[in-house]
Amino acid sequence: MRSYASTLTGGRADKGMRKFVQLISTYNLTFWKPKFVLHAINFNLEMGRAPCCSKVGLYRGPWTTKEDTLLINYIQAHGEGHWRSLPKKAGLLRCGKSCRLRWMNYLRPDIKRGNITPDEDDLIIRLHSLLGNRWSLIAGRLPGRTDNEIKNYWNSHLSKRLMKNSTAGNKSQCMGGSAGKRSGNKRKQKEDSDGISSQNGEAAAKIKIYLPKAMKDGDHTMSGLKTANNGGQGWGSNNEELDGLVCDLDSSPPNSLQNDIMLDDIFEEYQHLLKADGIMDSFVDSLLA
DNA sequence: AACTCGAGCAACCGCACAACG
DNA sequence: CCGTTGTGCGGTTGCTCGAGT
Repeated sequence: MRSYASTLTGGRADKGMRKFVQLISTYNLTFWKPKFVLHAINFNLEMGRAPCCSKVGLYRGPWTTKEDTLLINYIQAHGEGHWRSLPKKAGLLRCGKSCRLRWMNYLRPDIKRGNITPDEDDLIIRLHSLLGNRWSLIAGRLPGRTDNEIKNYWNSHLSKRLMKNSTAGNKSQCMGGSAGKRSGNKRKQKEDSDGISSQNGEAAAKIKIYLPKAMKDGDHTMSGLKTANNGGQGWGSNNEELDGLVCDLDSSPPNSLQNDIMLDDIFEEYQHLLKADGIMDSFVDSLLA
């Protein structure tokens, strides 16, 4: 379903590739021989439906430091919202959705980058056992964490680990799907078949903590963002105006005792709610209220 | 050194719903 | 009430990189 530009680049093209794809798109250079280009173009034409961000000339893929700066500056000056018109006003060649995603997941000053702590890990597992794949709700209970981050963490770490545990013996019933208020919609409730079980915190006993990867391409923000929380090197030398944000992030080490206590408190609060109501739906409703 | 493979994760997609006129 | 627009969300994709062979 992706546009051919996205298909080509996988959404992570470097600047050169992006430019190249743009040219192909703009000038309809279907005579271009490389097989993957023709395949991609055919793919796009056959799909019929234009993607939401199909405007020719809009960038896709990784954000550059320059784009990040533009976005941050604009939001700091005008605030969030009006994502559709924001790119144009901010001077970005991105679709509004892309801007929103970038801001929500990476540029917001309150984002906490870095490893998921064992306590967060444990809380995610417990909340997921209650809420299912409702990542935004789970993220809302983990200060500084985004739904995307938690979703990725779950898919790449926790689900496998829990699956391993459950196949080892105690495969308890899945509670995830039942909690979803959107259970009637078209979205696949994949957790229903995932065998996700309500494991206790023991699953988190042996946790492999991953350091954020440093991206090779210095032009991309990732390197700066990721190292910001690790080595405290900020946004990179060409991005001094962003240092303030990074300082805020650095000032709250994810492993602090205070943070651990807060996470425990959050979960305790949920348990109380659960006991009070006795019904899972009531609990979920209380979160939604 | 070259190659393969899998993990990790940023970013995109489409759908659902809310807000608005 | 209805159509349009904007926003939020969960699922999915595919690139990058490191480990293994």
